[in-house]
Amino acid sequence: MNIEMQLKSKVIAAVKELYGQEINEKQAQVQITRKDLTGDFTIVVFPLLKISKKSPEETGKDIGEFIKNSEESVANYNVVKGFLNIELEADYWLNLINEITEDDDHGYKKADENSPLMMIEYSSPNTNKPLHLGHIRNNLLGYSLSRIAAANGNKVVKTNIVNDRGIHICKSMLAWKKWGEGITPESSGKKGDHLVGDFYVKFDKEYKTEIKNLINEKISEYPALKDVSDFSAEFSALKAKKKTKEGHNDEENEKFKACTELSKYAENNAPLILEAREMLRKWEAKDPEVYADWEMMNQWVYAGFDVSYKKLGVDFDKIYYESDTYTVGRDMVLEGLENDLFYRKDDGSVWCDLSDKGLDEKLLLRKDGTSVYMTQDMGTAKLRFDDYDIDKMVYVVGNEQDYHFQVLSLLLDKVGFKWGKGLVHFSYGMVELPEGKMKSREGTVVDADDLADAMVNTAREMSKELGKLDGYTDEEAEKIYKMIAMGALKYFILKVDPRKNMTFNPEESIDFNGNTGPFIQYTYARIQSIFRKAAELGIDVKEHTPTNVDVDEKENNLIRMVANFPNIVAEAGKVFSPAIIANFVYDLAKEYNQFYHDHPITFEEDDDKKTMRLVLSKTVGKTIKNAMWLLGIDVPSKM
RNA sequence: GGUCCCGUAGCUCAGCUGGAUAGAGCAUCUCCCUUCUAAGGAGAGGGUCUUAGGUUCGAAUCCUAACGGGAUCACCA
Repeated sequence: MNIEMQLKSKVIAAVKELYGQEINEKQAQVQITRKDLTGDFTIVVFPLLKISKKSPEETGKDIGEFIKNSEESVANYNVVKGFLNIELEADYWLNLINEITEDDDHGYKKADENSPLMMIEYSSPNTNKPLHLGHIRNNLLGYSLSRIAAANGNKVVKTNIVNDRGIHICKSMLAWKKWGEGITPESSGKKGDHLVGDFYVKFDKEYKTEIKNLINEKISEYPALKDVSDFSAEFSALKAKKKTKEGHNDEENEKFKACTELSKYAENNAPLILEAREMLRKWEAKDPEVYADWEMMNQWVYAGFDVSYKKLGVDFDKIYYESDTYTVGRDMVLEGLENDLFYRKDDGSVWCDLSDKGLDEKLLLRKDGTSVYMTQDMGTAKLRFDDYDIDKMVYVVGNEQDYHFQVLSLLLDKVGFKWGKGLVHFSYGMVELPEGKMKSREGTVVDADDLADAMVNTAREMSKELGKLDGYTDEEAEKIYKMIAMGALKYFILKVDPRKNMTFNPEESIDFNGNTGPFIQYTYARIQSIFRKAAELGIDVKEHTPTNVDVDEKENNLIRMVANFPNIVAEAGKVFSPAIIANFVYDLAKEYNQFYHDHPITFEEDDDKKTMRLVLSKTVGKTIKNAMWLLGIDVPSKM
């Protein structure tokens, strides 16, 4: 039982003893005392006034006195404005530091064979385009969450589902076939995922042209649109007007309906999309030629992804491919159809009615029998639960898919999987550019590789300018540049509350000063430097600190923060938030730098004090390292 | 239109299981390297916490409504 819990139970005991009433844990509020006030923990007495029928001051004194007399580690107390501040014995914190210094895994709980197994899915790329900044957020969150989960005593399996089939893949393939002239990553010198992505963009461009032509061809068949000269302008104007308070009048409504219909017709009947659909059918029928092209192009993409993943420092324990799982999903749907869970429409498509849950009908198989996204996810889920004894399944997927996962959970439950309801959709916000959303098809994305490379270049320039790594070999220095660059990028992404959308301005480069990854890495390197200096001076660095030294406010703050780290890890695990770790480790580094600025360490003349500061520095360094590990960020011993 | 998310300093974000004077960084303006790493430290200016009600001893935090922004409701994934 930690000290906080002990104090809480003392408050409950005190109220019972003094005022003869039972209170619950919620009424016994114990919080960490504000930094600028005297004390270690604060008890809020306001909720207790009705029971005590005394003033806040008197109530605080009553309870303070009781706790002081009954709890050994409490030295004193004070009451300020109805807040009871508890002061612990001077050596309490130093004893705690001596415990922490022995534990290299400070803050981590270990898993054993009885620990729950948590599977975390993240990344989930499509093999028709390279990774962009949105994927970076996904990957970094997923990787960090898996470490946080592990540090909270879970067995963790990191998994990736590669969306390697579907109409979007066929689009890239078709464009490559038509316009690629046999180009390959080798012949072009281009990374495979980027090459394939280029053809995805090319497809979209040509497809849009076809849609436009088709609309012009057919527009005369729609009487409501006979006066319309510029279809797309008219359609967007109507869409915009629909959103206004005013809305559409009857004529506009007619027009809007016609526009929607015509636009849908063109999208579904453009020759390119028909060809792509045909290709998908052939692929599902394992047509040898289509299949061979598909395998070849996917290999290009995988080779590209491997490079990107390595750059980001993420990895997986088990990778699933949709080309393996979609048939499983289809079988599940067909089985559900036999059991009357789903139904078939006249055109042959298969649906599930979720209107009793307040949702719509959901398509599960197209009229041509091919699978959709939902079908695949059902199959993937089944395979995973067959493969592993999963206690908790977590999907790291953007919040634009909230609806999808709501449906998936209901569907899995419906087909009889007891874990269906327990799925966790870790829904994170989008990364937006100042001008709005990123769109792969339109090429308005921040490419993952480009961004990572730019970061390394900046780190290299900065380091060279500062001359910090003089004397290192190029190879060693390069390793540190990468570490710093990735530290900056990862911290930048992870410090933001994952649920919220975040803005990234490509014009303003990611900072290396202030509230950043390199600031924290720097603090760690600085601590290591102290120990190099200590060795140089021949100081015998002891394992433990004497517990009878005076500790000033800064030192005390640091100790309390380090001691609080396990609570932070638990909290981050509970709410799935690397941001909590990130903000904690920043505060810790900042506090340490302030301490460092005006406290001599190796030069301290009082030996006991010197030892205390060295031991304290060591535990701070260890805590920084452990916290950064949870974010997937490495820390250098020199920078 | 239905459902969901968001609105805190010029900008990017913390703080939100109600608690003491709302915090950082960036940007702007000062100051500090003949003691351990200046990617650091100290200071100044900058806020009706979108608005209006409500609950409460106490509201940035909880509730309701409005306003503003975003997502989603596809035979795309």
